[in-house]
Amino acid sequence: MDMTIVENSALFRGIDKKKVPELLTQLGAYERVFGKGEYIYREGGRAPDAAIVLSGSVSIERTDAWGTRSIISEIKSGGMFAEVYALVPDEIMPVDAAAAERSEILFLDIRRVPRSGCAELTENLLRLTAAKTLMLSRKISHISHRTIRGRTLSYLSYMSAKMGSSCFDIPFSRQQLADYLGVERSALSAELGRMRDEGLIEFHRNSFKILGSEQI
Amino acid sequence: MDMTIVENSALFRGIDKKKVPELLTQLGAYERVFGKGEYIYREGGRAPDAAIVLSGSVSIERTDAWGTRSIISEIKSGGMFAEVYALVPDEIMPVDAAAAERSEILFLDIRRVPRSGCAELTENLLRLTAAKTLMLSRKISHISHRTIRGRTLSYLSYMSAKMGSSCFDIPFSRQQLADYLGVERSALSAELGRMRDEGLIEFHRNSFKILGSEQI
DNA sequence: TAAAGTATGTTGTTAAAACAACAAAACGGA
DNA sequence: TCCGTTTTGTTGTTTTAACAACATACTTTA
Repeated sequence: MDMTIVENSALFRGIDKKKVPELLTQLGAYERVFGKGEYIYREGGRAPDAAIVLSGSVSIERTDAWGTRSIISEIKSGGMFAEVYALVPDEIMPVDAAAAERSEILFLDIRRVPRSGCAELTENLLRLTAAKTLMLSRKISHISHRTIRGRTLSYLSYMSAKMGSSCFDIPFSRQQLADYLGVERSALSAELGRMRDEGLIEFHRNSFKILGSEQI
Repeated sequence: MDMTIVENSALFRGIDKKKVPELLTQLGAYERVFGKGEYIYREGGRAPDAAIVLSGSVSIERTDAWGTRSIISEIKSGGMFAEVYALVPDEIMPVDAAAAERSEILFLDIRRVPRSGCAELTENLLRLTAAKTLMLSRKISHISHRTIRGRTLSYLSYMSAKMGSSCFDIPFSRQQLADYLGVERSALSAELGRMRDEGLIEFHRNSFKILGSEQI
């Protein structure tokens, strides 16, 4: 097992490397290899353990009621998934987790973390989970706006506040931003164009500038 | 201080009542009274402590870029707020928290929980935060559908699966469901009517029935 | 640097939701 | 049970986004 992947994972980061093997034992850790396309967790089933990707990558997917399959996210080496489902008893997975290629997965009984005696580990898990909650509330605050303009301004205002400047770059391509905001890419481009025409914003590709009362 | 409120709060539930006062001390707990309309936390500021409502009620509100003020949620006696913001360092509040009436608030340095030595307390906090994450992802999975029909079917399918029956009651009025799904109430009613005409569902007020392949 | 591929912008058409206004049904006291 | 209130349903109009098709700009690499 590649211990550096575990040691540098978000869950174990900052923890004394000498303690890690003992912690893994306490958490009932075990490793399994999955072939390409093999399911790690299935929609409708339970996820009793958190999973860390040691090598390869995992695709989180969903099949909707009409049979359309869509990829929700891609977990790469070092990434963790299913931890929130494992933390809440009786919670059913709403998605599939499948190996996108041959992958080594480390499973952990994450509910044992608070009794592991390692406060740093607990703090990491708590902070990770809380940060995920904040990420999701933020997304909801953006997509709760009904118009493309509303959603876009909500996102751009947040980015501007986060960067502490009216000029900033966004980490999304147009297509990614459209997906994130839940709108059509071309409609987003069109709306951005209109907002520029009306003097609300300036932009070029990923660089944006919000023009407030005091445009330079 | 009304200890029964604290003992029955989601954070302290199931914990030996005799341990609670000592835990409160360890968490640096202190109480403050807020008059009606007084701000407990302000948008743009930090929330260093989690807050439990001992009496009265707290309104979580937001003012958008156009000055419109809207109430996001109402925290009643026994409820907790700001805990996820307190858990993530340097995170800025995107909302205001204001006393809706005269209220007694208990503040806790929630980041000390993992070092409190009380594993049950840590488990409660972790489970609460994880459950919140799941609630938000679920909402996102509903409102990510672009049409009212898509959102509605996503929600009704989830409720049906959760209740384990094609017949179930929902905990929302039409207006509340419309708000939750981010759509217009009248448009939601119209869409529900169309879905009934097409034989997809039956409903009366809060009672719904999903008609699959095998309708009785 | 020329060509191919990818990302972004633009426009017209179609589909859907918001909005508004009202009708009907359910509910809650007097 | 009657009346006032609230909730839900219905319909027509307006607004907005999705969609499709294409133009332009940027990137990559042969």
